[in-house]
Amino acid sequence: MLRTHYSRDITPDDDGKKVVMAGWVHETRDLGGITFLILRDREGLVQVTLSKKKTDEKLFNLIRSISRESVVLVSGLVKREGKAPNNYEIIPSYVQVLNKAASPLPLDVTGKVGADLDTRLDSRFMDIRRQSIKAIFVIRHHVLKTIRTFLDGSGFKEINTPKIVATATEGGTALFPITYFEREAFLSQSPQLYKQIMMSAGLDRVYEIGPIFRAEEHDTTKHLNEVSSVDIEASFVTHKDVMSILEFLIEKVYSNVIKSCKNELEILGLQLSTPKLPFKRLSYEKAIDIGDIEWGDDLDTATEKAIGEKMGSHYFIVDWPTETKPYYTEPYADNPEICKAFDLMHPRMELASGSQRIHSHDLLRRRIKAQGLNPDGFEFYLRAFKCGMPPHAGWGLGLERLLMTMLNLNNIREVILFPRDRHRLAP
RNA sequence: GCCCGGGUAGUGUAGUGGCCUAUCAUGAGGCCCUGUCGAGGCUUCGACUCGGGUUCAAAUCCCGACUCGGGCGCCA
Repeated sequence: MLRTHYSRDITPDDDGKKVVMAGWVHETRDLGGITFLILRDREGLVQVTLSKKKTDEKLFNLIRSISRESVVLVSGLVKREGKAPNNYEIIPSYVQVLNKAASPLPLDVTGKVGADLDTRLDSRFMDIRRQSIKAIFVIRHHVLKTIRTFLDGSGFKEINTPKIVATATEGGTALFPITYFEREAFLSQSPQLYKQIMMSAGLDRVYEIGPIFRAEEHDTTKHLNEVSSVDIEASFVTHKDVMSILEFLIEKVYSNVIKSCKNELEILGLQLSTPKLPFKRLSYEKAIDIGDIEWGDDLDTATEKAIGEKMGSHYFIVDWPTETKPYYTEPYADNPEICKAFDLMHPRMELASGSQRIHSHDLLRRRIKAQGLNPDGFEFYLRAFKCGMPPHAGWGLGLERLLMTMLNLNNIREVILFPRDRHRLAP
């Protein structure tokens, strides 16, 4: 291990302590007789101070000449100093350049000059060196950690299902075809079928956090062709039960981010508050009244926006027309025109959708046919329904959308390291 | 895919026919400076996306390509 301390580990009370720090040269300020090197590591900045009189000439000249963003190791003593940022600085005895950075740099890391998103994404490694961008991904980590902890605590087992599949799972969206040896295959659009099969397998409660792929040529700030989906499926429960799991999860994610990411939220200039439970339930029928659309149509952007403004915070849209939802969604027995499906909405956009699933093999087969799909392609799935499939329900939540709405970012590309969209396949 | 708006040094910008051998900031090079914290001062370097056209004259106007952004659609 090269370093002994991160910048955050040191306080003025460490005065006199010998430390080894490692990171990037954020800036150097050469005042002639005194030179400051601002060293940046993952946790923040630390000032390394050299006085011309008191420093070995070789070391002094080395530090003055070192290029920005070079990677260095600094060994020295902590000194309590009121004039320094955070009231301490490092007086170096030894500095090693581990790797020199070329110049000019593709981006400014210090925040003095802006850059377009496109430019930033081309040099994402450099973009993420900026503290506000890094903060987003630290928060993303805490969100994922909270989701896992919460679902574990609610009796869920984490699973992994194939991303290379033979057939579409639910129709609707376009799939990316790939070559699988001598056969055609596709990238998975959803773990839906597999997580349902796990209900028949008796795993009772499962979740998966993984990539899903959509081959749609959309070109918007809230769509990507590869996104992370948080999917759950649970047996012996109703759609109402999984809705309440979902809203508790959202609440937990917000409250944990508020608790664990104070510094990151401050960097982003955000004052988060935890959404109030329970979220409002709005029927599809009432929802279309707010907009201007026909029964049976999906909500367009304008309607989504209008309803969002009226609701003001997270809400569910429930009881959708059966024809608008996938074949595995269970219709109400007393009114099969509508089904036990729900969407979780943030005022800005949809975050999740889920439902009570059909668990009767015969009904499921009929629904597949009714939606114009061929049940032969679903045999591996339908078999699980023949030999003891319990009633079950579940949902899928878009991780990036959760993040972008929580952090009030206007482009979904901001919350994913390397976005895949219609035009971008690298880096 | 449709509609609208862009593309000027490494980065972010100003400039909408001649005043452009193109503005400013940041950066990079050189010099000065012992408490900077967006350090400061002096100085140098570095750019009009590409192809065609109009015109005495094009960064500027027109056409096409490529590309970026916004809105919508597709999609969840």
